[in-house]
Amino acid sequence: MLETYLLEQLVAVARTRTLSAAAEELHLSQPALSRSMKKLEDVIGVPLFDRQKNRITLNENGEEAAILAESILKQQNEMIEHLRALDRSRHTIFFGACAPVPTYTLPPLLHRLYPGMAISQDIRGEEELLAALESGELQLAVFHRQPEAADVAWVSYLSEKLFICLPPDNPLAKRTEGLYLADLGGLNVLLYTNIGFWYELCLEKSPDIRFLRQNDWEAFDQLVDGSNLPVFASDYFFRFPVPENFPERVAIPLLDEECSVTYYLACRKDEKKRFRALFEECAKQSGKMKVSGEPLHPEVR
Amino acid sequence: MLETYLLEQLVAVARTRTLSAAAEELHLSQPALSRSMKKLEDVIGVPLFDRQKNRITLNENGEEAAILAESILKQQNEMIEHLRALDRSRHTIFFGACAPVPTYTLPPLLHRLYPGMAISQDIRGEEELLAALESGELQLAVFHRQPEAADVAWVSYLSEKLFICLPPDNPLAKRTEGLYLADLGGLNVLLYTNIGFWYELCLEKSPDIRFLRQNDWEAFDQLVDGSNLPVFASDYFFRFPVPENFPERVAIPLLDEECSVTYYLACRKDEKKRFRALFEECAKQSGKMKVSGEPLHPEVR
DNA sequence: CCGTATTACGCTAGCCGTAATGATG
DNA sequence: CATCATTACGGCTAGCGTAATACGG
Repeated sequence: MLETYLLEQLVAVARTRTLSAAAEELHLSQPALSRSMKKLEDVIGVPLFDRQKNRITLNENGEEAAILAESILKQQNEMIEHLRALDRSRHTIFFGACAPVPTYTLPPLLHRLYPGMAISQDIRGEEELLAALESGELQLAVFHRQPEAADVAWVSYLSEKLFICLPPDNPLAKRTEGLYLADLGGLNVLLYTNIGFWYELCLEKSPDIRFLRQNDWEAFDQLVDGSNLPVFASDYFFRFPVPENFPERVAIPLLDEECSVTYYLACRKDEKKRFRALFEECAKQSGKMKVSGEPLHPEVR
Repeated sequence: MLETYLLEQLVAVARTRTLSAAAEELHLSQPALSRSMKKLEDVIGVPLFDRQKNRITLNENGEEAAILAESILKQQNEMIEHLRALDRSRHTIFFGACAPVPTYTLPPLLHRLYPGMAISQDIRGEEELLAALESGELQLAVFHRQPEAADVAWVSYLSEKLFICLPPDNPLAKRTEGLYLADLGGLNVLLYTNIGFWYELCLEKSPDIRFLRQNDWEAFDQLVDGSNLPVFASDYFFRFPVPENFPERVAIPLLDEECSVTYYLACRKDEKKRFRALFEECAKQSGKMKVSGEPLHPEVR
């Protein structure tokens, strides 16, 4: 049988052009390599070398063999890589979302329902999400519109409302009944992280908003504390209030209908069974939310 | 290292779905196979099987691995086949000719000039010859026209004249000065072997000639002896007379100009060096032929 | 002489088989 | 209890290293 170690040794010889150099590279003795090459010729059944007394050279067969051997070794390595990647993916749930909030809420749920699974997540545009879901790159995706694709199953998941937190001395802060995105033109707004589809939405409704994005929590907090810049916020933060969130600011709801969204959690239909428990849990939570009525009005100090 | 025997064992397990069946197929004990599969998982670094106490099944990784393993084994076998073919071709001169006579004359010459080389030959159409020569499938080809291709070198080789041998009582046998192919319409003509381009030529000039082809020498001789059927012949047979060739018949030369041909021996220009000796020998023989003047007029008893 | 390939010889790692054990239907 | 997988143990093959040999620039 044509064993792999023979191929590996052959390509080393082909690269170094001498047995001794190849032997050193392979951490092998010269005699061992000499024998291996004889054995390889024996297994393949054709001479691969021209042998002078003191020198060994690949002949035409050998040159060709070395090329083919390299390709086989490459294929073997790819096999190993591929299988390792496959196995990793079998122990990882890959999900993507169109906005940050689902990336906060989904992982705890997934950890509870699928203990031991790793979770990999990111934020992407909706078209990209759908393509990745259908290709299998993602197992789960969260949209803010019902995904329309024949091979995709979904359940409504969360709802979220966007707020703008303004310093009390800002004239707009008086409008506690609510504002429209269009009213925010010209504002510099602080943002933590990538906010997904919200960004396009804001830009569409109020093209001259300027975002100051900050990915580091600590730096972001310092900016919030040390400035009176407006900050976008979500009812998500008010439902689970974190003390000292957005101090010295007034939270004003945004009244555009696009600023109240429902999220939809989706998977490929062929994985419906796998995520049955998750979907049921989401339906339950979604139901509870509906029962509890309108999102809480935020408390702000 | 991912050794070949492990891959071979994996595909056997994948095919038979149980270790014991695979072990039997591989002429191996079950424990050995059990260990091998463990080792394989160890080498690749991912589990390939679901193990119940009494049953082992390929998991998703394993199914994929088996497919990849099969492909690698296939590539290895192709490597061996390819190298054996390459080596054979290095010890064989492949030539093709458009007619039988060069296949009689060339092998002795090749054996003399390239001792130890095997010779493989066949008769083909000219276009096919040229394609095979250019692709490297053939190293040498004999045409009856000068081959016109930029990457082909050639030398004029032999000349041959076609004769028709008729029974003396055939009315055409009186025309000892010669006949045209067109005169032979309606004749049944005996043939030994595939005559290459001559066949198309005869058909073109005299569409209703009927060929009785016989590939066995002995049977052919019996037919010649036991019938008075006309037989095609070539001055080649008269130059090196074989006693009792075409007994009881009269050889009449064919006067169509296409019935006197010169052959051209060709190789790819990149192999010119390898066949230099051969080409020189051919040029010498060709020159001698020219010096000796017209082909001998055949003697027929 | 030093570098390189091959031959000779003994060692050992690793692969295999037999036997025994455990689990399942 | 027949079948299948795993574990335990001992044997042996085959690949390895060391040492010695041979050849060449």
